[in-house]
Amino acid sequence: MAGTEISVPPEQFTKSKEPELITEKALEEEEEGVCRARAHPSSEELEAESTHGALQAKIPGGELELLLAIREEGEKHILTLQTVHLTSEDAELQDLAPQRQEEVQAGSGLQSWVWRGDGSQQSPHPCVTISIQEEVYLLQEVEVMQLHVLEEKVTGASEGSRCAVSLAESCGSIKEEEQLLAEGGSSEETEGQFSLLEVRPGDEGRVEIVLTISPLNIEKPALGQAHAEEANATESQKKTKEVKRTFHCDICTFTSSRISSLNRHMKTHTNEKPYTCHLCLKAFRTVTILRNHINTHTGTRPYKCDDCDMAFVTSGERARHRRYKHTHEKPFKCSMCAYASVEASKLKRHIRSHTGERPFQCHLCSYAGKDAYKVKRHMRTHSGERPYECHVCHARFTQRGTMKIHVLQKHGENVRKYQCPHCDTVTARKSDLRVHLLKLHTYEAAEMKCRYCSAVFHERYALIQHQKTHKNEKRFKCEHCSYACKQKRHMAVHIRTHTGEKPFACLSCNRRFQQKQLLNVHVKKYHDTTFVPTVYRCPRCGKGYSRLNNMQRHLKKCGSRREKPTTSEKGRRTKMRKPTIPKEAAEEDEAAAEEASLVSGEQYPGGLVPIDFGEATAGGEDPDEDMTCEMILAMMEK
DNA sequence: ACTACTCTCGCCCTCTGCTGGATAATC
DNA sequence: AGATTATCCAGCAGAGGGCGAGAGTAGT
Repeated sequence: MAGTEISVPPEQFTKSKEPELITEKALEEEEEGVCRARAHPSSEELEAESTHGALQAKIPGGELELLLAIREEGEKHILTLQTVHLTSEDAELQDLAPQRQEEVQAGSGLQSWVWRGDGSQQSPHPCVTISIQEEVYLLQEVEVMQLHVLEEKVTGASEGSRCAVSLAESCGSIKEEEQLLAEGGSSEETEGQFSLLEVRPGDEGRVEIVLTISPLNIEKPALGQAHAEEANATESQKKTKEVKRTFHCDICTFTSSRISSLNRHMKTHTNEKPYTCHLCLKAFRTVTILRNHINTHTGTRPYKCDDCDMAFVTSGERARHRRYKHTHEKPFKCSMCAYASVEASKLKRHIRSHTGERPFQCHLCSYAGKDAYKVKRHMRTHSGERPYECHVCHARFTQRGTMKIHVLQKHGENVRKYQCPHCDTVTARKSDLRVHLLKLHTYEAAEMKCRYCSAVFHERYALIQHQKTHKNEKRFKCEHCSYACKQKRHMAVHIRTHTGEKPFACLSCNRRFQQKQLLNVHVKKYHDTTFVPTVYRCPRCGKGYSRLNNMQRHLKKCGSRREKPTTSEKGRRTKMRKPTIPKEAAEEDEAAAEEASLVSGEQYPGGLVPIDFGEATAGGEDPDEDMTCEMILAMMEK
């Protein structure tokens, strides 16, 4: 049969994920000197005790059950593992050999074990998993994360995964020890890793194994000294030793079946780096690393990609490159979304976007990033660093991407634009188009009224477009005549021609005018001593007139044919208007009307003078809508 | 001990989207 | 002239791709 694994769902190992809890509990009890026997509890009791430092796990849908409790006897911590119990309903067991099934059903499912941990706080991560692999049941200390992996492998456990292989290998020694257990013997690991005291039948056909966790006052070997497990005392233990040795690092959790591996590993704790690069004097632990390093100096990249020009120092780099660029094989798949990645680290990073975990904290503010680079990039906001410079205008930027967009949009050609699908608006950035759509093309539940009419809209863009249609129409119509204009103030002036109202009075002589412009002209002529009136002179005889039309009439009588105006004069004429005054104004005050033609004291070619709009032009209004011009033209039309 | 291999961490990159200040256009 | 609004633009962060290189593993 193919290897079958059943792993305990990690959520059922809550206690095992809190190793401090168990250990502290044990310590606490030790301090109290109270021995709480948990060696032979009933299932119910154990279940209840699981909240007090014992550990219990069940396989959903089946009867696989693991109970683990810790108690103290003197200086010893007793770890009790109480059997695994499986029923035939468990689908995962369908492939088991009949004999094994019987055994399982008989409740003797706990076939082997490995427990490691000294019971002190220096072993902070004891947790237990159980699997079925080639008819061997295994309890092994694993990391919480591994538990999760193991659980995932339940569904596809038939394939020999890496994890499964390692477990199976571990089972070799376990089987041997299992035999010892069956004989009722005991083995004891030195250095306080673990000890086996006894195996005895439990209730209801279960097997109970009692392990002793050694005293806390374990004497640690000196730093850097390899620590190999060795059985001692009993022959059975020696027998176990002959089967397989495990070499443990005393500084970390590293274990290996080979002393050479452990010795090599120990160098990682000593910073011993005997291999030095002759080019940069950098030191390395192994000659292989040094050789790869030297290749980076020499540019030696022996592993060339078959599909492109890339070459790499190691075959692993090439293989990874091919996954990224050519095969697109992504073995690491997210269980929560469709994301898959080439590398496990990428999946790990991706998972943080689901969990919200931010392990990388900025030491200057509350920001925390999901990876180290985010924090590094973020630090520029504190330092003010702007490493990226525009090669054209030398503007500096905090991120390369920002600089690239700047160069593209400020100095680039054929820059891509983003066209709004609903109007003519074009934006340089997609994000700005989004803002545009949000502000102008989003449906608003509240009605938006036109300021000029009763029309209502639910989209801001439609409202604006509609209001523009009001812009050029002469919305203000005179009640007394056909006059119409665009601006309300123009209409107010016009209305005076019907009412006869003259609101502008001369302070010097009390004469009154309908328009301020007329008052200004009056003041200049009669009350301003510095005022020099415009004189229209006949180009033939030089005779001067205060009014243009009078001079033109004279010109005809003068007998001379009038010269054609020059091109430059034509141009000027298009820009200048005759200083015509409204007919109504001329009628009300002939003198003022004549004076209006003499606004400026300067002489202009062709007898033209610029219009003095006075205050009428103030305010920056559109010249086409200027009050005086429009009024004058309208009045002349009349 | 050597070697090939995998795993893992870290770095840098691009692309993307959001935000808010500056500026221009409009009223 | 001032208020309002639309657009421009840089700053900033999220997410993910790709690679360099050291550490660890296992076969010979």
